[in-house]
Amino acid sequence: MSQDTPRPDSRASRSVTLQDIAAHAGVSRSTVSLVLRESPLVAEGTRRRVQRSIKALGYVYNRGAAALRGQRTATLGVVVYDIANPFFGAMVAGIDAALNREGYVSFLANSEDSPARQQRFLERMREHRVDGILLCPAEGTAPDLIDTLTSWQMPCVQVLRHVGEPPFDYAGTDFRRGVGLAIDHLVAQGHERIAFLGGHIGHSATRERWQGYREALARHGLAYQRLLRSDVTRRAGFELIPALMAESPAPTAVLCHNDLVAFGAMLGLKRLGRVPGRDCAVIGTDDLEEAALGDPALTSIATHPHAVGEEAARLALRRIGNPDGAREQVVLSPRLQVRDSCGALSTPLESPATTT
Amino acid sequence: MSQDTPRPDSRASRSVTLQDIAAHAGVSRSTVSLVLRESPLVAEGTRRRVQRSIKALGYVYNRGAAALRGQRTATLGVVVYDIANPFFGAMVAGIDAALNREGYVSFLANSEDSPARQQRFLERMREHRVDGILLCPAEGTAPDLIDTLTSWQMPCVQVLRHVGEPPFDYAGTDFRRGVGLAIDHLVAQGHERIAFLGGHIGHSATRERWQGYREALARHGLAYQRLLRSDVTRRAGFELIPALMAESPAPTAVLCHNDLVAFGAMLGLKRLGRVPGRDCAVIGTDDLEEAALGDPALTSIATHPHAVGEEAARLALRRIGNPDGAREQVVLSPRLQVRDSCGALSTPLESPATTT
DNA sequence: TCTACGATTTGGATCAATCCAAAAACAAAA
DNA sequence: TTTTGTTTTTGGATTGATCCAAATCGTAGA
Repeated sequence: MSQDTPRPDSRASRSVTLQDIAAHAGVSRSTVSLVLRESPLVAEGTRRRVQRSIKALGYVYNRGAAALRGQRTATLGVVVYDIANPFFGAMVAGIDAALNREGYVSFLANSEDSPARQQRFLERMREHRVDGILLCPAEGTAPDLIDTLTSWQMPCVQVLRHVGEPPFDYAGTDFRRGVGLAIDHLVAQGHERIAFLGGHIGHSATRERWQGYREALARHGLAYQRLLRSDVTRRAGFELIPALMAESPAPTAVLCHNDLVAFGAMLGLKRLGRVPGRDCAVIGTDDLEEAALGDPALTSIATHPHAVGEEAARLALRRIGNPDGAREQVVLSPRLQVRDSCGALSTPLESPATTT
Repeated sequence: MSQDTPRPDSRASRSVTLQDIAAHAGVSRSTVSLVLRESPLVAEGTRRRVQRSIKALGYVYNRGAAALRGQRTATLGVVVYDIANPFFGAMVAGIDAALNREGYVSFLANSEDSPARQQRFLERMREHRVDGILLCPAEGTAPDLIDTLTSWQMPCVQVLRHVGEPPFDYAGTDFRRGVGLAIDHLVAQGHERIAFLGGHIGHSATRERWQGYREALARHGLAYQRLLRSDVTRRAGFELIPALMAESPAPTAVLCHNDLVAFGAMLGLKRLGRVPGRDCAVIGTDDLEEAALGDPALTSIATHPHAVGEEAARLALRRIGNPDGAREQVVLSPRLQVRDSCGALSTPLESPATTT
């Protein structure tokens, strides 16, 4: 038994382990482990010797095994509801950038706004023992989902939308304020009839926008109020316009749930023979890269997806490091990016948005 | 020692393990394991009993531990070079859809077209013991990267671009054919001077487009050839146009590396006071959702990102199941989506693209 | 009743790391 | 030289599942 080291060299390509490194460097398994984790305990000479052995044997760290004994997997779950939306592309890039600095990797899943799919993904990520989750809750998510995650002892940061009762961790944009900025601007231009297009009451991000809309109207003492709920797609924006413009009185400006709706609305106006920005002002939300294009260039409430992603990821890392710390809400301030579609600028064509 | 079961109940919330289920159901660890893996070996009655215990104790499968002993992690690495590009959003959604069916989860990383970042990500994914990798190689990737991955015994499917020598696994679009289709169409419209805008020679996807361009010109016996290399951004398209249109003779049509370049080119034409689709035809590549918008709507070579993603993921799963099987190339056929920017249609405005 | 055989079930070894209490090595003070 | 006190290093236990050869259970056939 102990007569000979049980070398299973018959097996093809057994992977190099800590044990092998230890033997090669003439130290113990534990010491090698300490070197790998950059512990200050090991003496400088030993460290160098071990590192040479690691290189020499072509060792590959096994994070799975480490995670089994330790408590970190250096892994984060990200669940969004529409990865094909350019907004989320930018946001995921931001998440990726923040995680990367800390050596974390992210699992990405796309719920397609289905709570059932979302639930499956969350369970799967739990099985993978992710250290935490970034969740953009699907529309119709049960409010107690956050309690469930808490009972799982799973750190969770909600992003852009939130469900359940505070306190919870959240990163997003101040939609209410953003809508306020846009309306202030329109009012300053002389608009008095401003409609709001798009959104379902199913989640917080819509409620916040609507609240901002009503508050701003009240603040300016405007009587006209027109709020049309709908999907938040180009098509929805396109299809809402004809009926809306046929009303009497018709609005002179439309504020849209996001840029996609705004693009659709501009298309709808053109179809009616009206010029967006002259005959009717249009403002979107998100300030996607393509907002600067189009004819006219779209004025939009910039919600900074990349920054939101970064903040969310950073918050998640903080929470993982300190699970019982006070919950945080990171709410970024939006900025109104004025272009031509609200009739404020005279420049007929501007250069494309500056690239990142 | 063996006098009493070593219950470490002093520790707060030790997680439920196979052992606990086994005790609760009155069977062995092994049997529970078989139930979890849906083995046909276990008797129906036993299976039900065990499943009840699993529910009762709130057991969570530990995939990390399973991966350590077994050989699958049910995990795939995905490395793209620009997740903020809407094309990749759609592609990632396709990957996600295909993986999800098989219970796989994906790690996503964004190389930002940097080979160094890409290398770090690949190493990290290797440490996480992903079962395979989907790689959209960064520009400037060393051709021997694929050999390295092979020496790691890491199944790898290249997507959209490829480096190294065949045979390799690859999923993408037939860019050469796509460009051919577009030129056929333009020639049928009477165009004789067709320029190609954008791309760097750094990767296969550009070479294939250029090859398609030259071949198609030759096929139609056209003498005019103008190929401008550049970044593949809106800005690049925008900035190339003035000089190009000032040439004598100027092209009557421009074919663009992707839709972003095409959007920029259209903007550039407008800046010069020309109407895209009337004064100069513009065709893009990818057929992003926003191609249907804009003024005029953009004619584009549809490269079906969602389908490419799905095919790539499926191929990866096949390769994981059969590492030594013959390498495969899945090359989808593009389709020319004719709209207004090439001057072929009379419809001034069309409905937005049908939603998915 | 005994044997054989297929259908189930099982315990011990294993995967590759970390944790932790204790040992060893070394230096400085008594 | 012994004692004390730091640094470093170590081996055994542990993590939670799978693998595999062997044991057990039923039951049909001799």
